[in-house]
Amino acid sequence: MGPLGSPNWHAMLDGAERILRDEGSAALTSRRIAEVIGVKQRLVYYYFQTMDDLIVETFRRLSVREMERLRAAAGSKRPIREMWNICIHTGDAPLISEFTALANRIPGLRKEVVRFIEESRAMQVGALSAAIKRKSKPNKIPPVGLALLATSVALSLSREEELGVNAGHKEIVALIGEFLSLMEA
Amino acid sequence: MGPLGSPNWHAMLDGAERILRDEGSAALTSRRIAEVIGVKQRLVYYYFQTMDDLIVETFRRLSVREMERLRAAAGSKRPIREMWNICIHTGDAPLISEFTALANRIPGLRKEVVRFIEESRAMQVGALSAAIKRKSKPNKIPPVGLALLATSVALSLSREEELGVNAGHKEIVALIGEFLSLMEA
DNA sequence: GTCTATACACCGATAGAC
DNA sequence: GTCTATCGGTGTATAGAC
Repeated sequence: MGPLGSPNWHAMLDGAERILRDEGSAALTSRRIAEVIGVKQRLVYYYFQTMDDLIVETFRRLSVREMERLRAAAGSKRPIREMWNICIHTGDAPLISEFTALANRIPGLRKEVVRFIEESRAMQVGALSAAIKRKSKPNKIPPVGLALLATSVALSLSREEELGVNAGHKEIVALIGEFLSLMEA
Repeated sequence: MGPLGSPNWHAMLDGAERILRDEGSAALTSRRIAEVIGVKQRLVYYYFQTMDDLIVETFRRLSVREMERLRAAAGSKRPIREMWNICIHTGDAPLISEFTALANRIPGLRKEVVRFIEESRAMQVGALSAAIKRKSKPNKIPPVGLALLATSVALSLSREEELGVNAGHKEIVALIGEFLSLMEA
């Protein structure tokens, strides 16, 4: 087994990510990855025991990076606005769609996805709670509800924008903008 | 080419739907469909020119049914509540995830998905506008924004429930419940 | 309409040389 | 660590008999 974190290891995950985003899970094969990064197919199985392992590792690396971005946002001057920007600009919608579909079929991936949702939501709740506490008027919707709401909306906005649908988008973006200004005031 | 709407035609779409929901798009092959409905593989290509055609047709049939349910809800006694119930109980989350991912790879499917989103949103906007007009106090969020919000949240609730995540769910369900009561009062 | 049979490509995974 | 070579299986799609 090849070493975790080595250049080839990263190159393979880079390739997997790119293929998944640009061509979909049906094209994510060991042969295609090898072709994309310029090695032979056999080498993929030197670094990963199965294709499922490789997929899980691809998501894990991505989710670690995403959590780091969220953590940085939490420590910034305007935590909620920064977090919203991350949510709305997070990776491509097609890539997320692929992982979402695959999570229902690959148990290891499912576990990682669940963990990411729970951890990122907890971090958002922390930031929202702190922001609300600073305000005089208490909020009607509890922080955990706001976090779920924001995540849901951000996901739909990205996915629909990718498809070319935009009914209601500017209305919701304006609403979020108002809320953010209110929280920062 | 076999006749559209014939028993075999429907059986094949039934099989495709079931395979997509239970086993994922990777398992959705002409051989598997034939096996599931008890015919020979060759027959699938008598009814559908390509597998992509079959997938598009599967979604189309599903979306037509969904639009009929929405139309029925629109003409019911409590249109918005009925529509919300449809949104929240609409098909399985895994099935929707599969179509969402496939829509980025199959142009014909993408077109159908876009059409469905736009038509269903328009119908929800109609119901919401009518309900708001009956109220004395005007709403802060415009109908099209509410429709997008509801669809986004319903999708996330279904998907996360399927995964076993429920942080913030009861808070949001309570919020929607309040809104519905307010609109019906 | 439904079938048998098959062409041809690609898949995951492994054996074993260097 | 990286390679060549290969096994057994499965995929889409088509030819053509009945």
